[in-house]
Amino acid sequence: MYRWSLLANSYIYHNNIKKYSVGFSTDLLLTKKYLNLLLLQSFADESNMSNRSQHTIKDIAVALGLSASTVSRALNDHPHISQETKQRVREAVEKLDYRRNALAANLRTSKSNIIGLIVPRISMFFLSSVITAIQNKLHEFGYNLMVCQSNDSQVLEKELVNAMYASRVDGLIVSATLSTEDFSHFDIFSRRNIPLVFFDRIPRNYPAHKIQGDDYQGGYQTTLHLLEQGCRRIAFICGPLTSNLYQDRYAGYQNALKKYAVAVDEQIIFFHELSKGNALKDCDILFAQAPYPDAVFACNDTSAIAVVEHAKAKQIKVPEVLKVAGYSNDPRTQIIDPAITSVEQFPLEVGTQAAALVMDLIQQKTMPGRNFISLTTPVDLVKRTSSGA
Amino acid sequence: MYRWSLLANSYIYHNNIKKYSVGFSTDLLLTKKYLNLLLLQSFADESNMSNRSQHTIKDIAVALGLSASTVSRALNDHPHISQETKQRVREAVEKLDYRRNALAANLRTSKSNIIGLIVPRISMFFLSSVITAIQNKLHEFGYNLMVCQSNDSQVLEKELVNAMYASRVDGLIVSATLSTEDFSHFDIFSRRNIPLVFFDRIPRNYPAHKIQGDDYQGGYQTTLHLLEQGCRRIAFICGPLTSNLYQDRYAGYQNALKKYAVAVDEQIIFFHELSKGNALKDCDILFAQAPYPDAVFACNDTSAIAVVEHAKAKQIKVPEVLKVAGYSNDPRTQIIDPAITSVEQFPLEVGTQAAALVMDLIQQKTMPGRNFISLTTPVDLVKRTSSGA
DNA sequence: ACAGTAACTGCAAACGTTTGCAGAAAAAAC
DNA sequence: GTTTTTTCTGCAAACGTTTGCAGTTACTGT
Repeated sequence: MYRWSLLANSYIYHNNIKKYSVGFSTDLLLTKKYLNLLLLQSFADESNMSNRSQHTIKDIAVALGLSASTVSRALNDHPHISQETKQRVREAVEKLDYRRNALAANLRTSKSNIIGLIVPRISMFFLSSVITAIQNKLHEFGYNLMVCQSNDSQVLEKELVNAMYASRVDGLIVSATLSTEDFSHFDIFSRRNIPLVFFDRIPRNYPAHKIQGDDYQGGYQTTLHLLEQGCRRIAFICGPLTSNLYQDRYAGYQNALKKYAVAVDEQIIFFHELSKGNALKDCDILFAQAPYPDAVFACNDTSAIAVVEHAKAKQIKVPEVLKVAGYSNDPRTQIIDPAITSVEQFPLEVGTQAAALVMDLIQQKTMPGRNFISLTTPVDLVKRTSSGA
Repeated sequence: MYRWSLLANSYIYHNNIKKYSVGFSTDLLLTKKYLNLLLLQSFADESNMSNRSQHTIKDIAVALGLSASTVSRALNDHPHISQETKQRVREAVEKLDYRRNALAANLRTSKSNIIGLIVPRISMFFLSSVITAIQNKLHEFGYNLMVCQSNDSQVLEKELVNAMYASRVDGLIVSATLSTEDFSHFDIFSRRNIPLVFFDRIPRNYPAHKIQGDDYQGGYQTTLHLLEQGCRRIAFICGPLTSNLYQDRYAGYQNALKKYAVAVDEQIIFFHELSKGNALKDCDILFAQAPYPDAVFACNDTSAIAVVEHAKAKQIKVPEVLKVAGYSNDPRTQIIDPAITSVEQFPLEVGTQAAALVMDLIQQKTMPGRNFISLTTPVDLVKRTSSGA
């Protein structure tokens, strides 16, 4: 094998000399073709048997008597390369099982064809649906997605942002930690003008592109619905007000009450991380003594489900005595009995929009100066049995 | 700024000459320090104001009067570098806001610190839990995860494998498409000796490391449980037998029946993609005419849920008249009424194991010749109301 | 004063692509 | 037959790291 390589090199060198000074005679060409065939064969043999060396563009060039640049261009379908050459390169690639080294290409072009995505948890229904949509959309553009979860930890989030930058992702999509208030670790992306898009949990005062559900409407419509159903004492289980999500939903809740001239009663409003355990504690408080609430509006479905289960355990009839509403339209809300009224957020649309926006930004379609896009996606209240619908 | 750069270069050049021939005088050192300070300042200014150029290791070297190699070593905490130098480098990095270019480093070292993961769907509960576990484990080792979903399409899967290889991931974890029977697109990883681990949906006859739940036991125990509950006509809703999952569960089902000397009745066994729609169709067939089944064992929870809903709609009492069991212990099974008996697969353990295995393989801890590891993780039947427990 | 060792640091060559520029051959225009 | 244009290909320099090797100082012991 090694002999063949050597021969190849010297032959090709000879070739070039000839080429530049005298030109090919027909039988020289024939000889060349024959030799290349042999070469290809032996190269391929090697590639099948050993796993040591991966072939590079240069190997193809040598085997074909071309230069690396020509092979590169052929692979990228550059117009200046003849069809015949392209065909020969394709065949050699096939035979040698050549695989492009994206690392090298990315270094040279300083773009990675990868979009980064950071979410608090991958296993929440809303988020995993968004991810699906993002990935499918990106795939249309030939981009790959690198997903990381911050586990709702600020320090991990920061770490991940840096890792993403180190990998020179071409764009970053983020749903922030609930507690993130300092967004300066994203500065590197803004400064370098790398597309940065927040969705769902977005920063209030940080300049960036943002896509958010219409949480105000979600909170408003749901509360209004409960009011229309006759409820006047609507408990509210809310996430921490550090997050835009809960600020907006809370504002919606308040304004709906105001419309019906119902006073906001802080006694039946809870702010904390939204978990099953916390929701059950809230229920204990709410149903410890009269006056009992006639409805509970929880800001996620896990909490709403907990409320329904508490009610079942305590023989409180839903929806007759207590009406319940959740948020996000998790599949579980349709399965539980009674089915729970919830707010659909259209995760697939959100994901598609986020991905499309990043692609736009990369292709500079969208770039009106330093303006940042702020998109609000609609939500839809899905009325079910739990609210008496 | 440019002036300063030039000055820096020439000064440092001068420096070196001096250094190698005569050595430093004290005030030369002082001058040097002063200059470097100025340099650092101006470099930093530039980095704050403009976003054009990202600083490289070389910039730090120049600013500090060092060579790129020293800076590189300092950053990697190489033992030959003095503490003082490391400290100076750290400060300069801070000041210039230098960010490592992983692309370049990866090219040089030909490892990416990225593990690839290909799954059919990210939004299935089992899979998203596995992903979470994998990512957390990998993070302990300083590795990142690149997640892609094949949407259960073979061609997409193949495409993704190639993309992963192009990015030179250091390892690949895969849950294959339901229909994948030809696994040759994974050859590239085997040949190049890059850790390749299958989990959940694994290839039967393809040599690779495999982690699978104990699907035989899952099928066997569940069927046995239903038999013990008195059922003798147990319908079986199964996925396509191209997949190891369903082969094994089916075998378990059959053997349990055999133990109770119950004949396998093909009339009440269904093989097809497991979706809500298909399960409902099966129900229509099953309950079209007597003899009716006294139990349905569905190979995933979506189908089991569909069965329960069908029964509710048709006023068939579960579990009194019809017992139901599912597979995967999806959160929905605990919420629906009646709660559905299902098989817990311990996704977090599976994910952790998969990640740990890949890390082991990378660090060559595990490599007894050409032996492949085949791990079977235990499952656990969770008995709930739907089966009369 | 000198050899020997230890502690640092620098040189330069990689890693595998892409790409501006220039050059050769072939075709076209004069 | 010469010039111009077109079509194709090669040269060589990047991209930003890492690393074997060699070289320089400083320190140690004699």
